[in-house]
Amino acid sequence: MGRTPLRSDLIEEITTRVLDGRLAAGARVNEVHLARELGVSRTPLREALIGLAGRGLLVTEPGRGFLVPPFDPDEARRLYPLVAELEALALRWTSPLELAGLPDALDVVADEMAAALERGEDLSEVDDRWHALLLSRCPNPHLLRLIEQTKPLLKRYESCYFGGAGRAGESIGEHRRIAAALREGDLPAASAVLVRNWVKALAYLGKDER
Amino acid sequence: MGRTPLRSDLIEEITTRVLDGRLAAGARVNEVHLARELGVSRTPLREALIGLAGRGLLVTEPGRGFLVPPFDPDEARRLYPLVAELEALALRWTSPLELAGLPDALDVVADEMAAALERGEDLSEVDDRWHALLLSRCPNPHLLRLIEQTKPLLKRYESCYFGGAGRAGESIGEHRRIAAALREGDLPAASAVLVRNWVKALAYLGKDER
DNA sequence: TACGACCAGATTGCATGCAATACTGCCCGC
DNA sequence: GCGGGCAGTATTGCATGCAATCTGGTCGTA
Repeated sequence: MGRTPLRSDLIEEITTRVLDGRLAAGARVNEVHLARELGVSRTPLREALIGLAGRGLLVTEPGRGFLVPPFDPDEARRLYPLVAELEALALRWTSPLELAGLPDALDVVADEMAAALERGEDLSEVDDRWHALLLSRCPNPHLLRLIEQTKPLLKRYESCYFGGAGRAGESIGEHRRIAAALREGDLPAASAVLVRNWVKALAYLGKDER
Repeated sequence: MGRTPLRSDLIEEITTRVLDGRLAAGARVNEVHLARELGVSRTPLREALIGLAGRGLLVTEPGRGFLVPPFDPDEARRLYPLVAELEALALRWTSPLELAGLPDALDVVADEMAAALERGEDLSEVDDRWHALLLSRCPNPHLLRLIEQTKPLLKRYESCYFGGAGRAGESIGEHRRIAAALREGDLPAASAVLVRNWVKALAYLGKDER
């Protein structure tokens, strides 16, 4: 028996496939084909699909299996503010003492983002690391779980997010301002910039929809 | 084939068993026994368990199956403010126009609560209805999903909540004040009372823990 | 041509089978 | 008396089997 349940790996793999479009929005998931492709049986695959359906990354139609939810501009408009508020809440619930230790590390990651932007690489992964670090000291595991569950939904829409290099640079600047605000102990300012960071991302999203 | 997947019914049934303690906190879930008891095979049962684990109502230990998480005072202290903030957020995102139509209906349910209290009945179900009605106009389905997922976690701790009749009466009063604030269009006041309602519940919870 | 019944293949949902791991109780050495 | 190891059982995790439903395509009829 593998040390980790097979379904965990499958959830990860399927998530990336939904995010990069290999499992296209609106398409139905064929359990037999996907299981064969992934080299597992249908049972752990179905378990993974059910887990993903619980997080909203898939939807289930009784008798018809699983479906990648179609894109919906309305949904994006609701997801970005939601993640924004949840992250802001996590920030509010992190002790100032813990927050004080973060800005330097955050800026290091922000530097990586700038470097990646320079090289024309994908910023999404580094951006994720930055946000994960920002929230890493929040003592409320349930809130963190909700955030982790919600972000993938949003990432489906994010493909075009960092498309505009202008927005990317702007976003990095916002990240630095958040770190600066934390350094001064100005939590409300940090929180405000954080929320705006997400909301602006949404604004850019609207420009070139799939 | 049943019109609804078997796992949906199982999720419901198992949830109630966790909440009423028939599946005790800290106890492991035996799939064979539970499947036999519920009259289903292990497959849909496992699917239900996985769904519940995704919501945090169960936890999975690789190689050892599922476990009802033990009670943890810290967890309760974090869940109540979380639900409070989430509900307040849902309220903030509901259009004032929609909110204006709610207070009368809310007070009707509050009357039912008072009546139930009079008769010494369990208020939990009516309380749930009141909150569900309050949030029913929120246009963000994902936020509502997060709330629905989180509340059962909290309810495990709630068993002693309405134990004190004094607190119950107080809570009903708070509900009426929220409706009144909505009637006057004073959303901040409604939100504040709502949060305090949850936080006070937590305070009472601490008094007589299991 | 439009429309609906019907039939064959595909697909899901659930049941069962099986091997690897985890647990239990016992024995043995210390 | 106590802790470590061992055998047998219990239990999980995954694979496979099977029947009901869904799909979509064809044919017949108006």
